[in-house]
Amino acid sequence: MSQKAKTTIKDVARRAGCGIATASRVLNNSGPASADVRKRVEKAASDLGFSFSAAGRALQSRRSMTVGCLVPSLANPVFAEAVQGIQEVLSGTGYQLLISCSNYDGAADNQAIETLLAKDVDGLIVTMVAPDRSAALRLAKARNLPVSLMFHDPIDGLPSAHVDNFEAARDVARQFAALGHQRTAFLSLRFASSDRSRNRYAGFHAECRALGLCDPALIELTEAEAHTPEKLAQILAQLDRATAIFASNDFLAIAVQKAARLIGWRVPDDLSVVGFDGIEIGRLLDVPLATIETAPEAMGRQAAETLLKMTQGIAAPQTPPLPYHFRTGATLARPGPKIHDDDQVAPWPPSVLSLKTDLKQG
Amino acid sequence: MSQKAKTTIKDVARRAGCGIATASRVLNNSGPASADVRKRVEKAASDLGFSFSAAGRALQSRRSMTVGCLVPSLANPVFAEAVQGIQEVLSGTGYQLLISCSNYDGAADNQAIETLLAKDVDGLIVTMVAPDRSAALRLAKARNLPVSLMFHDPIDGLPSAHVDNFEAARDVARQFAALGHQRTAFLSLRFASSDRSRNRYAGFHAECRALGLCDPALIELTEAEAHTPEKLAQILAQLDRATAIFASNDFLAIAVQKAARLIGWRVPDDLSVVGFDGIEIGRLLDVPLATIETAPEAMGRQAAETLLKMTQGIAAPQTPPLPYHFRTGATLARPGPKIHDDDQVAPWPPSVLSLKTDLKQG
DNA sequence: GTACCGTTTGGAAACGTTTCCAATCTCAAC
DNA sequence: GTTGAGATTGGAAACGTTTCCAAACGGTAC
Repeated sequence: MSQKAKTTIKDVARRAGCGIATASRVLNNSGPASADVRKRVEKAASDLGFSFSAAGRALQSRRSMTVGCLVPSLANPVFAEAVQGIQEVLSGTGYQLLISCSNYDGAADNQAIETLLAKDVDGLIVTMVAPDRSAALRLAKARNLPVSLMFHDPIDGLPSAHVDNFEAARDVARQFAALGHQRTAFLSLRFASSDRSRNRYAGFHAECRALGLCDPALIELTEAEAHTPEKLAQILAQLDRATAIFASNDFLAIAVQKAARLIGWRVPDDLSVVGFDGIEIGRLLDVPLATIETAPEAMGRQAAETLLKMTQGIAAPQTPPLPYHFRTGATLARPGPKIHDDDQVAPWPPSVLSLKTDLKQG
Repeated sequence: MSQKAKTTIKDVARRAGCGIATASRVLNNSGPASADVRKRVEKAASDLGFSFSAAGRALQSRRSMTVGCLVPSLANPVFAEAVQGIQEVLSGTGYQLLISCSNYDGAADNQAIETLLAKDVDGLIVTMVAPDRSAALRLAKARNLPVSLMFHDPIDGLPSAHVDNFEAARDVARQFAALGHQRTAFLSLRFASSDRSRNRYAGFHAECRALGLCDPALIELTEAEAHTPEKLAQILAQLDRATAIFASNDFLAIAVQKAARLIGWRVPDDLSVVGFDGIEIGRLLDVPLATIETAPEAMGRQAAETLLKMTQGIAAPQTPPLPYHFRTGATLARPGPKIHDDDQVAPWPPSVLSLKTDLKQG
């Protein structure tokens, strides 16, 4: 029953009564062959159920026809959708996708790229903690391996499929300002390991300042806090003078609303909330979520297309940032009565819980 | 600048002044070597930044150290999380994950497996449209390749990491019945290409009947209908005598609520809604979603663990279905006044929109 | 000094391809 | 019947490993 022995091109050649070289030429359509032998080889191949060995090919051609992809986590739908986009572009090109997750760990990160390199990938599509500081990524560049980033601002000459987080965040500040909010906060997960969050905060902060709002409070949540409404509610309670919160992703924005309900705040009357990413569920909610709408799948597609060009030797074109769109929603309104008895601007933020990393210069 | 030439073990051997075989033994710790030569080889390798060529290794050892994974789509968080689970188990084992998406297409499906096989994967983790009818999957079995399923009921002797959709769906029927619902409907996407949906419907149907409820109406939605609340609302309106809807996933359950609002129905007063999957956002909603909670990540982990065992030659243990859990929520209540002026049971369902595939036998 | 045993060592084959190049074949023109 | 051009063909090398096996070496016991 164990029909283990894979059939090789040698078997095909023998059965067709020709040389290996000829069989190879026929099967690849890569050289001359008489109609006669051509037919024999094709028959033999199909009789034997022959298929090429990727290993043999890779060794000989020095191309693995494989693209490596590193993302922080597939449990985050944003990255999952991006990978789906990559898939769509790659499928049909003959390239296969080798995938790896870092779980937001800056060391695992680098290690994963090394592993991918060792697999002889023909290209790399990467979102990592600190692409500018990755030794493995530098090595890839030194080897002239095509590399395409996702979600990051372009770095180091590497093309990146991304949205301009800084600019998008400024939009949010403008929306808050237009409605009359003064005191705001920025909520984020893993501030230290996400340049996206940092850029969003930087843009938000810069625009708040430019528009004369108080500097936003910066709150970095632990995983546990984000997923436990009660804990999140405690944190929110300490921000009782904030009237508007910018959450660095939609999931957080939804969690914030739950937490707000727990301490008796109404959204948007007592607290306005804006998210980031634009996941579809946000639109379907009872109280539709205001957010920055992005297109992660398009990012994946763009990154893959850029990479394909590079593998063909076409110089990596730096693509402009992808468009984003402020989607308004019922979570956004003028500041309500919660603070209306206090019209004098007090020192703020009351407590910056943590700010572990330098911010991008606005 | 183009330091293209990858260093091979031959380079290392030359620099260390020893034979290739010796270098290989040292680097793999696979045989004897004097302390002296060992040190020289290690130094040479690190000086040269040597790393093994996966292609060479794969060719010689006939193992690619690669696992292929096929899922319908990564845009569905359920599958994305499962893949994340696989990743977690695989990382550190030396195996890499080659990923492929079928987009719910039963032909692409089979094709994708063939491609994966051609890549010489050492194992396969699969969720597909019709695993029992896939020629490529049969081929894999014939080649003695370890195969592990996800989400499917075990088929054909292949182990599968799954939940018992049939049983879980019966739970939902019981909940509806306990609250006094009589007329229900089952909403699904891609009924034809998802045995999960079919099994859920079958279980739901069987238990409704067993408990004396009306047979549930079966509604298969197109992608467009599911994502356009207005269209969904029209469909819902035709079901105006249903008091409870079982949606075959949480996204759909949330969309149904939006659609219900559009036609002035309140949830749960006018309509009870139960989902499936148990995505976390459901818990955080203003009206927490009643649903069957499952653990896709655990399914991925289990599938990967089973596969690893098989690659080690351990006989594939058929694992029992993973646990699920009925999570109640505010979308579930006794039937409200919408039908209270009609206490005589009329023929039902009024319109079964489509039922394209045989149902699993209850 | 010789014989023997155990430890290290490296040459060479094999894995499945592709491709270079020389050999063979076909056929027309002389 | 030769010759040469052009079309086919297949042997062999190369890709980077691992591993078999025989050779070389180091030391001990006689």
